[in-house]
Amino acid sequence: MIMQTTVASTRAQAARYPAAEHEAGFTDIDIDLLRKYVPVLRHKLSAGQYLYHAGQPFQSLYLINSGFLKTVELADDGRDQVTGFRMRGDFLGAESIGLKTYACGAVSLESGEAWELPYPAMLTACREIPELQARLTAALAQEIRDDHAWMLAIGTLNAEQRVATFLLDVAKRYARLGYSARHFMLRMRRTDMANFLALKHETVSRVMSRLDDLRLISVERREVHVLDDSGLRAMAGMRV
Amino acid sequence: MIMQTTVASTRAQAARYPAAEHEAGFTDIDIDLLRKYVPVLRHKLSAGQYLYHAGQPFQSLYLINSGFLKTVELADDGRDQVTGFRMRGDFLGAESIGLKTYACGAVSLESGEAWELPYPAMLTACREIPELQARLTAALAQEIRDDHAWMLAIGTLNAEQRVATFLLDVAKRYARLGYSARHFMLRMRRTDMANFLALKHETVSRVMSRLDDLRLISVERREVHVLDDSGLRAMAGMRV
DNA sequence: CGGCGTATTGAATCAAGTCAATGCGCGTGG
DNA sequence: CCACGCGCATTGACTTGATTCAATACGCCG
Repeated sequence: MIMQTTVASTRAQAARYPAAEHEAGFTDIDIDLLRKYVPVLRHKLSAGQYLYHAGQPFQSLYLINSGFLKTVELADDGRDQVTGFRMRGDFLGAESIGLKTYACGAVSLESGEAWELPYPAMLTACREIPELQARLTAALAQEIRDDHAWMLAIGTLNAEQRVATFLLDVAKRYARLGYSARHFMLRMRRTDMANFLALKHETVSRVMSRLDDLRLISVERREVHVLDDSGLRAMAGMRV
Repeated sequence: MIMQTTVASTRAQAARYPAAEHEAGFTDIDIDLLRKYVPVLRHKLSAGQYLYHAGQPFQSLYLINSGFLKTVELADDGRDQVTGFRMRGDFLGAESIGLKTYACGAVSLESGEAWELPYPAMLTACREIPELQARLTAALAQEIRDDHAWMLAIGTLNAEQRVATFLLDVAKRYARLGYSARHFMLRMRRTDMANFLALKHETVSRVMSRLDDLRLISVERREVHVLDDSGLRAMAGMRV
């Protein structure tokens, strides 16, 4: 099955996929070195489970070892916004650094495993491992850039272009982890995609069907085949 | 005149407005201490001038001493997105940490002054001033949270609510600098507001007129009086 | 096998966009 | 000093892409 990972193969996989130079994550940090300073706590996650809730005391960052999560911003009147999706090698919780409580929630969309990195210990480790501090800062900056890229997409693209852009982004991220960029399983519901893209789920559904009609992709519920990559890029408004 | 500052009064003003605890900026860092490690270069800015362009080599962070700027994300096909507005005490360029070139552009919307902080020197300073590293990290995290808050607004609010939310945010930020939250001058064109809020300038204009009709504010081009703060909050969809 | 959560599709509606005209202010130069 | 011109803002009329409401279908899990 696509994207499936096992706990046993975990270390090997993490080593196999160094992050790209310009988008350095945590995966290219020596985990064994990190362990000397930070007690790494493993957490099994199941679908629908919260890794942390908005409002809960901020204590740790989390490194996703396997699985797939969404981060959700919550307004006091109940409005909510999916602010991103995270997969293996991504880390979570950094947006809440400097606060007493988490600013958003992180929900697992399938079973997986997250490694908890207590923040006070991380601070100590950052002093001992200069590279770690740089990685953490760079990862925060990258998150800002990702957010800005989506603000650009949502502010300037129509529904079809947003969905096309989203699919290409998902494909790219899967490819980075060594999976196929041409055939993958979406891990989230239409509602989650729609919320993230500032659309309604019916619109996403319709657009997906239309991309299918145009033979740019083939869709069967959550299973996606990219049939015409450059066509999809053209629709997304990208320069080839 | 509202918001006007002079170079001479600069230091005193910066000292007068410590950032709120949960949104620590750079203003509460001892600038004189920082100067021991970082050569702070002053830059005068005039309206329309770029502090830095997207694509230009990344070398420095900037601390806004006076004036008002917008940050603009630029797509390769010409689409652009205003990702935020910055004023005194805010800093700029941090989103490009880890890159060879700036990821976005920063444009001054009025005359002002920015202090350039060369990044390599900042890294050194961070090692010598533990507090500085924490501030920088916290400020990056804060920027992520701000972006998420706007993603929430744009994803869940209609045009009227977005504009109301924007005006309240501007008012709050002016108030934090010691200016009136009830009477202020918008520094940006309708087009910039609209772009930031993922609307068209005609829509923003219409909404402003409507808020005026409803006696929530009075608008005269860029001059805004908040007449009914709680009414405006209600319109923004906030809990009182 | 049944039922619930999720996805698809259609038809009607509407909020915001588009196109276009007019108005206002400010800065420049006669 | 005033007239002119240009950039910005406002407003109206019309269009449209996305939403809303509603019905139906699919598929997984218990």
